[in-house]
Amino acid sequence: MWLLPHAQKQLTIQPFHFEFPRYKAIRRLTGALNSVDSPTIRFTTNKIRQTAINMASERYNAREAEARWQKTWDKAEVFKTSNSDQRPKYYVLEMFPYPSGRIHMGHVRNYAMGDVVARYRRARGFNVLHPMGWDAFGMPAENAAIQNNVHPSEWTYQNIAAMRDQLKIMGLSLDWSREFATCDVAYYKQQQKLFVDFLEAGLVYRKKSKVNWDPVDMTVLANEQVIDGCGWRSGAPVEQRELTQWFFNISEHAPDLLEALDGLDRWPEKVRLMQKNWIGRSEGLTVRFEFETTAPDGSDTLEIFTTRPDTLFGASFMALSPDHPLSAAIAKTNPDLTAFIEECRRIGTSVAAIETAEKKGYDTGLKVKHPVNEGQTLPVYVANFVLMDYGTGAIFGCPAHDQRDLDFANKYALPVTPVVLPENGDAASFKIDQEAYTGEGRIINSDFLDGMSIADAKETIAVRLESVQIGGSPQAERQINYKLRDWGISRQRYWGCPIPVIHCEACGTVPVPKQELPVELPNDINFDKPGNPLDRHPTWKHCACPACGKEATRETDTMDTFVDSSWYFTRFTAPDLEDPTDKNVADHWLPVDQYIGGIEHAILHLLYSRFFTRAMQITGHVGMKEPFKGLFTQGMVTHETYRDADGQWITPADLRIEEGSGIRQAFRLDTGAEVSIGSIEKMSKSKKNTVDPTDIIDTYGADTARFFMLSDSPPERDVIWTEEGVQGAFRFVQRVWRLVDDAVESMPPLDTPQPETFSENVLALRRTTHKTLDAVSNDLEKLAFNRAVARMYELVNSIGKAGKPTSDDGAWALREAIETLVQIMAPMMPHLAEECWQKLGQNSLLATSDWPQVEKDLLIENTIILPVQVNGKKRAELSIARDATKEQVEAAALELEAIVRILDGNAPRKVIVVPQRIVNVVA
RNA sequence: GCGGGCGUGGCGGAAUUGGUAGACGCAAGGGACUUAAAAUCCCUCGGCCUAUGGCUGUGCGGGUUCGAGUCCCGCCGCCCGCACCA
Repeated sequence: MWLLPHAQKQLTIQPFHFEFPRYKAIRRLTGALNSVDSPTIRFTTNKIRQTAINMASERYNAREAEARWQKTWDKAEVFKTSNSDQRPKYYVLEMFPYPSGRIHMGHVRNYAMGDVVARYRRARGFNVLHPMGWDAFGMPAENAAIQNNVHPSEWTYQNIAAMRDQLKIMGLSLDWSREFATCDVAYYKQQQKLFVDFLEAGLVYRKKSKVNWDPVDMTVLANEQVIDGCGWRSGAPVEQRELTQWFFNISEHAPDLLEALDGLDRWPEKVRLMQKNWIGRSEGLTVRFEFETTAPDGSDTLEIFTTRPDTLFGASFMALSPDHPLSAAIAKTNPDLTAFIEECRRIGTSVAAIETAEKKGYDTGLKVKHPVNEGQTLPVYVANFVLMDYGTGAIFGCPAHDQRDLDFANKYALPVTPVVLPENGDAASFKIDQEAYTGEGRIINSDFLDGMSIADAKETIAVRLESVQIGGSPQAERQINYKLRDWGISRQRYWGCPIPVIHCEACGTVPVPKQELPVELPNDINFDKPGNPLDRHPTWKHCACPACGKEATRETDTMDTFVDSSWYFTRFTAPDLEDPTDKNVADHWLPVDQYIGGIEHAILHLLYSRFFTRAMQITGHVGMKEPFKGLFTQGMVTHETYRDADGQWITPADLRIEEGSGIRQAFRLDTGAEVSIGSIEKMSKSKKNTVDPTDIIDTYGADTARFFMLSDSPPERDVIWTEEGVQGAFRFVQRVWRLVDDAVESMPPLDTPQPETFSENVLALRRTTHKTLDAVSNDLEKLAFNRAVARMYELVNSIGKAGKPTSDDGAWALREAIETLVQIMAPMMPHLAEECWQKLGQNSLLATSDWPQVEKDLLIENTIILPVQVNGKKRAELSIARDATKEQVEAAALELEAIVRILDGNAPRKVIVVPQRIVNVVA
């Protein structure tokens, strides 16, 4: 039986409380006494020894050692990074945390990985920048303010203090001197300067747009905060409102943001693909259809966008978005249409609504002429499935080859004419009923397009329509459309960066002059009413117009918090500067060489940052457009879930697990009642399957927690947090400690020169050492932490198997092996490594030491073992000189007893020798 | 619906990218030490068989190859992202 950490702490003595030397003395004594042949003495010594072991004092005292080394590093300022350093630079960054109150295991995993990279690169001779900060603006602080009557600022800074302490006990090699929070006035002041620059450069603009409006909380909600059409907090039905909002013109950069993805070759393919889909490029044609009679809004043509102009002959109707200007114009004099449009808006565009909503339309009575099919007219509908913000907000419907159009046509009894015939299809009998055909084929029923492929038909119809003039311009134009829309950054909230703009009746929108920045958030606010406290503050928004001096009002919206996180990595390069950046310094450090974070930011944060860096380049703040050269997305931390008989979630700390003969059962600690063990899920507060990092570090130490997070699971995949796994890591920590402790006695002094020769078995240990070093180096380069961990286990096993040295060269090789082990484990378990390093007699700090050198000669064996196959099945092994010729290998293989037996006197048909790999005998 | 990924022991996962499948860890079983427990150390651990050997085995079915977990074709299953995008 084992107990989960919380319970364990209550029931057992902490292993770290006892001093090592005391135990060592006892062990020496009992060792001597044990040799005496007397049952009484043996019994007594056993008692003494047990007591000593029970004191657990043999163990490495992580708690004491970790605090000590953290202090040492701190004092020596070994992680403080200078901007003027001759060594090559390396910028490693983990996505900065939101200060919610406590760190969670996801943070531990993220920062453990980043720290390994930082420490490894440092040892490899790079000048490493590894900073930390806080993504500190946002709604939770306001919610806390409302619920607990605490100022958002106070709540946030308290959380930051608590979380900083938690991070510090992890022993991360961070340059804390560069720390800042995005809610620091000094930071958002610079962000406001950037905003003003962007405004002048035309990168920001203001327009009316539809937003989700919560009428109870009186605020805009993000799409994610609208649940089943209601506000997530208030529960009130969300309204669609037209509000004037600030936008970044990210969509103008869509082509570049898309193309540049190809150059991000150190990004996960998956993330690049997600961004590609999000940007959503499609090539097509805008086509203008002539109305039979002029439309109510005075227009003579209706412009649509299509990617399938090849199906034009299959058109049977036109459809407008309910938000199309023409829809509104017709609705003015048409109450039925007004009602229909209202209904469409009510249903909204939530996921649930889209899945269940029927395709519906309203026939406006208008008709357009078919552009190429002489004499055909098409009815114009307003349809609920047409989006205003894509293409032109109007489409032509081709029911045979588009499922939505088919559903619509079936409902309103519109004609369905197939114009693409599948290969091997029969034109006479090909009918479309309930399922549209969207595949490849030959064009039919399409006059001059008949018989063409889809691609040829697209080109032909485009050329034809481009040559037709309507009202002085071509009827059709080729166009590239993007799904990416401009980034609306206005938030009707207090806890965000104020948008530095003043509204003046005479002068319009005037940016706050840079010398008057920052526009600071007022402190005297209250949350007793819903809505934006900035808006109802008695004095804050009233000011003089910077242009004319007359009375004016401040913008009371604040910026989306994604703006804050779109350039923090740049600010780290010069965190105290009185300008947003020092361009030279920023250009020195950027792009970030290795960025590490969760996949959940694959689109928003990473796309916004890419845009923002471009904007900063345009306004002269940085010299590049891509901020992150290498990106790594780590997996989540998961844990078993537990529920009691009532279905209540139970947290792991409140129960104990019993295990035996393959049966695992969980019981509540308080009542003893059995609890059912459920599926493995992402650690979350709602399922209570979280484990507190501080508990783990208290019990096992930071090195154990870090090491476990990096073991077993590949870093990009989810890792399952298990108590057994942590204990495995803890055992390894202790094992290394014992190994070093035992070995020190049989080691030569520090600067003993390397022996001239080594005996064969000593050489074997040296080979293992250098092979491990080589492999771990490669694994760390590729962030394959789990593989590196396995290699370290192997080396420890090998050193253990080698046993105590019996010769000088053996002793020397032992020191080499152990020093190497300590050095390669240092990035993962820095405290233990320093402790061992010191124990080995080293005076330097391992944190500032160089990575050991691989002796390439030792990677090559003189004698190798080749597997020998017969017909692809391994039958024997052949030990042979590495540089043996193919002929020699073949001859030796055929002489092997096992091979001779199998061949049974017959000559092999063929022998394949792959040098230094394998031998395959074809019988 | 569209796009992408993944299927290897009881479990997490290795496998030099076509060359000894199961490294390393976890769990389990056995043993040593101990009055006992804990800790530690040693052994076993894909399956089957007539067991110092042999057969079989990487989701299923085929193919290419001297040789396939890896490549190709066709299925099955799971996971993720996007989604009324014309």
